[in-house]
Amino acid sequence: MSSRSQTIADTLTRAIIDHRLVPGCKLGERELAEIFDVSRIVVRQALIRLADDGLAQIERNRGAFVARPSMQEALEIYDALTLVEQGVAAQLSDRLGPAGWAELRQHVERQRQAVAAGNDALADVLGQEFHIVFVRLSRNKVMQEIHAQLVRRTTLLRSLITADFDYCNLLDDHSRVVDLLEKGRLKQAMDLIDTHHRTVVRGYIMDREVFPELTPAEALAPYLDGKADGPTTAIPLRRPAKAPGDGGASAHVHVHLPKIDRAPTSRASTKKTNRGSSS
Amino acid sequence: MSSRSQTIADTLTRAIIDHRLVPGCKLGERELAEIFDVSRIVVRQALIRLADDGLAQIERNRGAFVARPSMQEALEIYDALTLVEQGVAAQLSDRLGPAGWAELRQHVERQRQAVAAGNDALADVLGQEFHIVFVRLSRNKVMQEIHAQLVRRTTLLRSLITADFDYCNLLDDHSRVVDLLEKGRLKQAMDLIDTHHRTVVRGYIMDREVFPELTPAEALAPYLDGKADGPTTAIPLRRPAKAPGDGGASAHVHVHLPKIDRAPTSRASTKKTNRGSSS
DNA sequence: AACCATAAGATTGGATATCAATCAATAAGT
DNA sequence: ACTTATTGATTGATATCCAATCTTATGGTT
Repeated sequence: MSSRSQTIADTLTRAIIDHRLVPGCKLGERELAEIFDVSRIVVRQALIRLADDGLAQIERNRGAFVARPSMQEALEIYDALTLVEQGVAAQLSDRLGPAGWAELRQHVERQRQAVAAGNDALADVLGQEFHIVFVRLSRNKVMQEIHAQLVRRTTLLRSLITADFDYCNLLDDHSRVVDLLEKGRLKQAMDLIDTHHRTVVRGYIMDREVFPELTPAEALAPYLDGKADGPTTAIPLRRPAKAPGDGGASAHVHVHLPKIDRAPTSRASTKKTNRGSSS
Repeated sequence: MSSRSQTIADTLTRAIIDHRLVPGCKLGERELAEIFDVSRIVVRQALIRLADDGLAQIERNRGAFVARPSMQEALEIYDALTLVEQGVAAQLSDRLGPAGWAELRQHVERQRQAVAAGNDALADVLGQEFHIVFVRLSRNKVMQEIHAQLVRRTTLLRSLITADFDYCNLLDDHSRVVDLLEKGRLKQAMDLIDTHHRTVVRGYIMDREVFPELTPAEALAPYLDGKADGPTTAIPLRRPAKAPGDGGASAHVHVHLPKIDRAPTSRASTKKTNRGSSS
């Protein structure tokens, strides 16, 4: 069993990529220490791990917050992700055996079935997983870890932005990438990977504000009771339908925001489907 | 000023990539706490950062050690490094302006002068730096950090292996890569990057044992006195000339070694020049 | 002498209490 | 209304203490 701070870091990571902890959310040491029933020191170590992973931001004497990547950083993350996946694609087109291609096709098929069944949540998860499986086939653990970190950061981004693209066009990209690669059309596959990510990031509209709907205690509760398995209640992507002044349980939640001259209703409208991540 | 644990992590990182702390070296909490004159907790936080970076390995209830990557991991690190630099090369061949090419050429020229002057140490440093500069021109901070971490890990590898290649063939690689890229011959440039790293890693012969020549206290002393600037006394790559039983100041240094059935003189002989890293 | 089991010592992982420095927010004064 | 001072809260860090675990030394057994 690994150290407790690692466990806590994993739980926080999970909560962040599940969009239960949103960017800007304060991660107070004392608060988390109470939630996890550990000392502040263990929490601090966990927060250091999160910060190293790019998911949290620690400001001296101010504390830790869920990271709020800038649009620039978002572009860089997707750029790096594209670079890595293109490189892996080039490797796989040379080295991957039939079993590997079969695994990829099987995965695509599972996602297709989920889409057909209207199970958007499962399709989302499978869509995420495809990229992980893809890189795992490179059999390079170092690369896998780098890639997984990038994927986590893109997932974080998704709770910071307003999805604004027609995601239907992206559904078949995975399948097409596999097809192209297996046929040896590496260049086209790499272009498709690039387009895939560009389409996603172009549709992003960074919101200046994110309204937390859960306190850390509420957000983390599902992960705490005994079994470490995640909750089935992932928070779907959505924007608050009403103005900030909505009362309710989250009225006392504090979000760390830089001083912005904020227009009263500056948020962009969500034009199209907001569900469904980039896959 | 950033936190003290970050400062200590930076210092330890520096000591490791300077080969003053060698793989397997025990990083005792109490010992480091005394050296840096901080509490054990700060040291622990620094060690967590190092472990996240792949430079240290923390074993539960056993403590932290400078990482001893396996040959497999070494191959993976170089594989990932190749992938990243090839990707960056592809980006630069499209996007880099004249100023960028000039910067690269200027850097190559500086290294050439250092070689001509017989300043192997400086040439080594510049050779390392070339890769950093190369990736910095991508203007992607996320990618830079990923790449810098990989470079640190290759530097760590170099204190674990016996260089066994004719490094003269590698001296012009940087220049040739710049030439090829500027001329738009991307494919050849990428192949050269691949060959460059393959040549390096193929020459590696993992030693089963590394004999520390410095205690942590001795290794870290130069970094401590006031100025944070590194020492000018980088430890050059070399193998002990004699059998393990050489007495001296380091007789009491403990190195973490897995239980190996070790042949008395199982080390490979260093055939050619041992100085000069992979650049 | 070799071998196994136990006991002692040392080290890590963690908890708690405490203190100084800094930030945020309030209260007071002009 | 605006600026300043005080107060409170939080973080960064230390010291001390304790339990769990690993390593080593010890001692008995064959």
